[in-house]
Amino acid sequence: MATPSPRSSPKPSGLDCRLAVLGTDARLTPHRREVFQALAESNDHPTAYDLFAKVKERSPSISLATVYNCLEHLTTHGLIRQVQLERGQSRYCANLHEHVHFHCETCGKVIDAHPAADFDPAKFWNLPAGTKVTRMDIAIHGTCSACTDKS
Amino acid sequence: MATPSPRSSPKPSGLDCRLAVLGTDARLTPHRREVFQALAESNDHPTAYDLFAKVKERSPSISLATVYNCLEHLTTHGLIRQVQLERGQSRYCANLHEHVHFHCETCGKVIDAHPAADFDPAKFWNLPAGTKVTRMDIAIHGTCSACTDKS
DNA sequence: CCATTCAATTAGAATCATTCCAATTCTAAT
DNA sequence: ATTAGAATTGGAATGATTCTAATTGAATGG
Repeated sequence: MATPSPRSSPKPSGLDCRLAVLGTDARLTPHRREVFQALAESNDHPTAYDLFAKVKERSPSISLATVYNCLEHLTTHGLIRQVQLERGQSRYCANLHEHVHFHCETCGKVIDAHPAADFDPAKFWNLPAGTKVTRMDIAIHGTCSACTDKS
Repeated sequence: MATPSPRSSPKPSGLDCRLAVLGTDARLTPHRREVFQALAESNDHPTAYDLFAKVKERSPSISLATVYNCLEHLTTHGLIRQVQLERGQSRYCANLHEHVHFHCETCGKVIDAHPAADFDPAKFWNLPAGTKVTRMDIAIHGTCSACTDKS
């Protein structure tokens, strides 16, 4: 459905801008809003548990299961990205601009790196004809400059 | 150590070519050899459990823990790659040529795609100065041509 | 304004993949 | 043969995520 849901979220606010722009039918309930906000405020790439801890400060009653539900909802509605940098915990990212993740294997830090203006990834890989690309996950592993300096 | 280990594997065979070429000090014990061979023979991207099932046919006594140990050993010695396409199970890949993984979200199939000859990924992303890159994981998600045709 | 309905939320159990651990086995050199 | 060290084992433990069933809450129709 492209029409707005009959049951809209309680209080439209600044965060709904993204909703409106994207034209999704995602409903931003208070919890979803808080999870989204917590993610948007972090420039590291938090795990579900990190976000749980952060949201809990404001809403002590929230459960980890709800955080997972919210993240799932936000991800499938394209409001956030889920990133899988290594085995184990997934990480989340509110930066929807096309970017890649640099992961420092020494300190664990994750840095967003943006592609040069003329970057057109599709033309560099010889995908079979008829293949449709919906998204790309590009993870670059190495050592960040701070860790390189230390060693 | 660059010198060969004092304790070499029992029977040098064709598989050791890779070892020799790569100049690693990995020891290919029978189990490690079998796990490697099972992986090298598959063109899908098997999980640890897939490989466990396959190796079990020849060596019924092998345990899943050993398969994990072998995969860990082979990965850290650069003989195979571990790929993380989505949440959950890791997949493994014996193709060491520079390539990206195309993952069909409909049928789950994973296809290796090789970059065009002039592809130089490093220059497309503006990584901070001093950053050292050791490896890149590039996963492209979408729909393969077979699944596109069906719909 | 109250009842109904449906989704959101919850806690805790269950599952799944992976890792850890302690005991055993194997290999190669002494 | 004996020893030392690594490989292997099974099973327990862990950690992340998902499932389930019950509860809550909001908006709509009566």
